[in-house]
Amino acid sequence: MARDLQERIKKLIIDQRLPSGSPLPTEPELMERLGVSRNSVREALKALQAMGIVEIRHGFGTYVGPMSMAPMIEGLTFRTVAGHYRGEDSLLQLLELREAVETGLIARLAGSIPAADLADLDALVDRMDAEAAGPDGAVRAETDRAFHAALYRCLGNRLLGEVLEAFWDAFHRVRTDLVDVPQDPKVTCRQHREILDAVRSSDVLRAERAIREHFGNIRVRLSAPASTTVPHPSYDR
Amino acid sequence: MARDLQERIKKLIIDQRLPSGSPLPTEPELMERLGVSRNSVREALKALQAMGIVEIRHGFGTYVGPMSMAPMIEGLTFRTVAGHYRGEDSLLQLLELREAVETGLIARLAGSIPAADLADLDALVDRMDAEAAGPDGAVRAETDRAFHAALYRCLGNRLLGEVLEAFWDAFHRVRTDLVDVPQDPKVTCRQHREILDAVRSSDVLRAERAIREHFGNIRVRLSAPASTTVPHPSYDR
DNA sequence: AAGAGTCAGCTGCTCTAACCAACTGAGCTA
DNA sequence: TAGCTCAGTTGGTTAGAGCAGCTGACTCTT
Repeated sequence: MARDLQERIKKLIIDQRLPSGSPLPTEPELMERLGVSRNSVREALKALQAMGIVEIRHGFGTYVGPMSMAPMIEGLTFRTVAGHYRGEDSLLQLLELREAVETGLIARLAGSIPAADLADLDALVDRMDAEAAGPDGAVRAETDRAFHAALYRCLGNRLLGEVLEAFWDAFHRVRTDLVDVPQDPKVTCRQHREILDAVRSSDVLRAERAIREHFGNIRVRLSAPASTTVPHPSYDR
Repeated sequence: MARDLQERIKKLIIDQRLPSGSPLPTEPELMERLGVSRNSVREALKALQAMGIVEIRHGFGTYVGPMSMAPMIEGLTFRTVAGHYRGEDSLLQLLELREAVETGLIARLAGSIPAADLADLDALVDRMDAEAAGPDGAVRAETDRAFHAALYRCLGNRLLGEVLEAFWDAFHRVRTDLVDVPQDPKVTCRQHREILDAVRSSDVLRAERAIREHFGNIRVRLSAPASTTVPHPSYDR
């Protein structure tokens, strides 16, 4: 029945064509309209919130959610962390997934990427260089994220961008928490530059090779020090 | 605080290294251990259930979930349906996502796929032929799904398989419910056969082309009859 | 008259207490 | 021994009360 309740609320959103951000009926209203107690309404809304379908703001109201992939990040992160602790190569599997998607996309990109995006990517690689040469001696994670996001922006596929972002996010969170991956910032910079140059010169094969090399690099750094797993960092996220 | 509760339960699972299927404390136990009311415990569990982290069985107990991508299917399906109704090309975006992943994977497959899997794939394409020539004159969806699943099985990446399955599932559900896509079963069979043969002969480029052609075919059938959108099939799933 | 502070009213959040429904397993009956 | 019954456990649902965050109108001060 609780399952059914969620479906009825979803149906409400679909049938009324409510866009993201639209206000949903209040809890008392839903109680009456659906003929269930307040508690059941709340449990259904909580589940929908966990799926990103609904957004609840205390003292304000309930709204149609942004339909983002954020809940997927949560689930994926947890799954990867749990698998990692059980000795599975879940982090590597996540990396392979990212590699598959980006490899499959880069071909469509080479040659058709707008000049404006190329300029943004140039600026990002420059920033990477600066950060690598800076006081920390490492490329900031956010810069790497921005590069990969900017790369596929021109495809005009919102879902694609969000899924890639979700994968990146889950991967990064787990890597940061659990594994001490040695980084060579210069190599990182060089590889991103190579990807960018390949895409700029419309060289599909070179672009694919560059992407594979980039991920292959991460993969090696990931598998090699299998013993650097943090034993018990008291997972809290 | 509700957010915090979920995290504490997740932490419980992680810290105790509980594998999928392990029993979790009962609701009264969680009440006591976490110092909150039963209601709050239940709402947190509901949310975790929606994320696939926890599995609740009435009259039996609560267990660590299978960590499958099932909740992602729900979310993705809803998101795609909602987007479709709002006039977005969400179904096309989903298809592009599938195409990107499979295109990126096929290269790693060509040449390294075991003979046993090739045999399975042969049998599946044969079944497609039989179904196309059968009374329905159409390839069963389940057969198509099985083909794509069997294709990537040998990569030994559980996450990959599940994500692909999730994408396939969401796509198929939305397509079935919302859009009347004309099918030519013979073309479908031929394209799957081509993919299989290309992979068998270790011809990477041919395999990539075959995959792209397969998806390109679906894409065309999807974009062309933009007017066949079912106006209001009273979404219920 | 204009601004800031206050309060009433919405909203969602949490708790308590009770009963319903599904499942298990021990004990009883045939 | 085989099957049934019933008590105990677990999650599912309802009800009612009070708490907490936000909004907007009202009032008091300047």
